[in-house]
Amino acid sequence: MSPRTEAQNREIRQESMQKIMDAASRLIAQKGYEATSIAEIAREAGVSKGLLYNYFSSKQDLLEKMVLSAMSQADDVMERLVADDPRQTLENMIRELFRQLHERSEHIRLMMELTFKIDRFDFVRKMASDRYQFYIKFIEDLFHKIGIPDPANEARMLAALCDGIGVQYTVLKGVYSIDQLEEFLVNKYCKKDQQT
Amino acid sequence: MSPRTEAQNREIRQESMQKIMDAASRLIAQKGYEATSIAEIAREAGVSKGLLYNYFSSKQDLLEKMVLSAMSQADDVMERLVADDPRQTLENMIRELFRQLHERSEHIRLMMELTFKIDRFDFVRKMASDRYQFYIKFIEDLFHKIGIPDPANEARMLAALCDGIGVQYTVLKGVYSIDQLEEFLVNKYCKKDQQT
Amino acid sequence: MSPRTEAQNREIRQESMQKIMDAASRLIAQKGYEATSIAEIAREAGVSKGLLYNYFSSKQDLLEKMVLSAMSQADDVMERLVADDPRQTLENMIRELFRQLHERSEHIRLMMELTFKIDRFDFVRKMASDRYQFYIKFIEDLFHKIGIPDPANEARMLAALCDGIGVQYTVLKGVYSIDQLEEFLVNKYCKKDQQT
Amino acid sequence: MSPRTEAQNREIRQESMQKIMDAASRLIAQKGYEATSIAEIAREAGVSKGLLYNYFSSKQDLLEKMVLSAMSQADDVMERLVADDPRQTLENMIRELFRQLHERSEHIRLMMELTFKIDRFDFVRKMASDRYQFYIKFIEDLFHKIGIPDPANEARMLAALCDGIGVQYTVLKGVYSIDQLEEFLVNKYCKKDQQT
DNA sequence: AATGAATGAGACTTCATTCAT
DNA sequence: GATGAATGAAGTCTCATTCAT
Repeated sequence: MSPRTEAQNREIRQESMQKIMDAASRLIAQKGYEATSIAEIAREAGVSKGLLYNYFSSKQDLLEKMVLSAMSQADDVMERLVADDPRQTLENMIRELFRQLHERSEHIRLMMELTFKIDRFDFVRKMASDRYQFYIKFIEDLFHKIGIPDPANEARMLAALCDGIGVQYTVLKGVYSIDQLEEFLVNKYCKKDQQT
Repeated sequence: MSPRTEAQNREIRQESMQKIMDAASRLIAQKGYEATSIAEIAREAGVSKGLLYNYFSSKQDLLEKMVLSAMSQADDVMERLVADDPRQTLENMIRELFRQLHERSEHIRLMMELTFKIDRFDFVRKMASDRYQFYIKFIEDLFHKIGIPDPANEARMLAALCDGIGVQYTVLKGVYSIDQLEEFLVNKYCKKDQQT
Repeated sequence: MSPRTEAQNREIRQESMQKIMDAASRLIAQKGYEATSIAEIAREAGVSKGLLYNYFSSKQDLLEKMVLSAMSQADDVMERLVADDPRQTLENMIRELFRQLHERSEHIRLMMELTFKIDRFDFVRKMASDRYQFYIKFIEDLFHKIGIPDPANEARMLAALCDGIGVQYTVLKGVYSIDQLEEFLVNKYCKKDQQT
Repeated sequence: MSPRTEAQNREIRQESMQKIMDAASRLIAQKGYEATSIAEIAREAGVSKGLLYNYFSSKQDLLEKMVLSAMSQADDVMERLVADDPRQTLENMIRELFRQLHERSEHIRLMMELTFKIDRFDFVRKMASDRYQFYIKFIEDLFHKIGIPDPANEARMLAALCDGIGVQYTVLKGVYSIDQLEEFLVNKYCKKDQQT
């Protein structure tokens, strides 16, 4: 066999890492971080435990890299939501939240799981804190542009509201009709003639 | 010497159980359920592991009894908040939420931790689901009496908002000024001349 | 209250000890020595753990006293079986074995359980060994009187046979018809015109 | 370096499992199932506790696999004992029993130990019951061919006898001369001019 | 005589991690 | 790059035993 080229190796690495992170996402979202074992993740990913440790130096390192990756993906999504009209941006954001609740509820579940590891893993603390502040600031700007009074508090409220909907959807799944809420929010926050 | 009376024993047991549950609350709120070991709880409570198992048949049973106890306490608090004027009731509830965030943030932390054990422990699922629905209905009634339009969705929003504030306070603790938010909410929801 | 007399105390002690030993017999026969806890025995006997330790210095001590008591009872039974005619004595012994299998199979079960503790408890080893030899010798004498050739080996065979029937009855309980075997043995060993 | 081949791994696993089962056999035969700890078995086998759990999912599973293996070995031995002449088959069986008592008394001890776990472990109940009935039937056939009257009861007697000799050998080890008994039994059951 | 709260050693089991191949 | 056998620390839980009352 001829040795693999550098590029081939890189690609193989990328693929394996992604497989592992996807498997970990699924399992951790379902069962929680502690209840998910490395052995299980490796099995679900279809690789050996040894290989997993080639890519991730520890279980925590895997978690860190997963969070980074998830954040980066979230940023990509965010960028696409920004429109010229701040009201439209807001609507896009709200509709995206509900889309994710519908289509990737497990992903939301994972983020919640992680949020509450905040006191155990410093990297989560820093990252989550930064992002929360960033998003709140971002919404505040939108509100400011729209001309809503007290945009700072309104922004914190909307951010909290989104989180809370995530929590309640997770808890009440099945009894919690999201669709009405989506229209309600869009009407409330994004229509010209409405005032919060 | 004669053995202890039944009443004496009951008191001793009560005390020990409470010591254990308090210790468990502190630790689980701080580090999470899985990361808190029985040995640690016993040490923090100042009792032996064996005694813990005299009162709680398993780690999960301890959690269950803690939840039951917390729920019962929460019910007691709730009852005291109800006033003749629905606006006043709402204000009491909101102020109580913030008081707890201030004074018993660890307790909030614990409830959050538990909420996300929902897929692991059936007893949490049932209990949490029932309570969520009860509180949402309760708020809906208040809104209805006050005459707010679309009280159903407004209630779900307020409930989510409260949860979300809990989450964000937990995450942003220290950077998150609660006091402004409290007045903001009271003004928004409980003053006669305000409309959501 | 007037203090109890010495005699009353002795009687109370006797009674309590017997209750405990009976409870222990039932449970150990059912579940085995290791699987039966002191707490269970005390509960079944209707006394406290503390009292149990007043009478028996340890779990092993309880077992020892139970064995002693069982042996003593067995001796009493044996005495009543001896008849003038050695053939009749043999028949009595065989019929007694089957009566016990029928009516006190749990007792047989307990003895089996104990027999196999022989390598862990020295007192069992010594006692069991002595008794086995005594009974074998006793049967040998009977065979000798009856005039059966090679009574030594025949006695060892009959003794083994009785043990084996106990084992098989325990194992095959429900599929193992004892009654035919009883007549078969009586015919074989105790009738004048029969020869082993 | 390339990973081990599947065949290499299989062999490594086989070896480790065998080491563990052998160690467990020795210890359980000596001290009993409950009194033998997993830690001890691992130490005796020269492996870690963890490895033991790679191969056996629990202490009971280890016992089950040991029983299965022992049964399978016993079957192999049985097959070799069958001869054309039923008397010869009987003699082979009896001589094999005594050979095992001499050379593998620990193995007999283990089987006894297991037999009395019958009420604790369902798999033992089924397996033991089936085998007992099979062997009794097998002996009955031999007796029938030889022309012994009442072969059914005689078979049950011989089977019980074998068990009983096992028990007594275990109990009286050292004081129990087996050799005479062997010749005695062979003479009694397998010689043409003898009648039971 | 009698109770049962309390202890702590030790049992079984899980799992992140290492390393020879 | 890839495997999985092997380890051992740590976790949950049980239970014989002690002792203040």
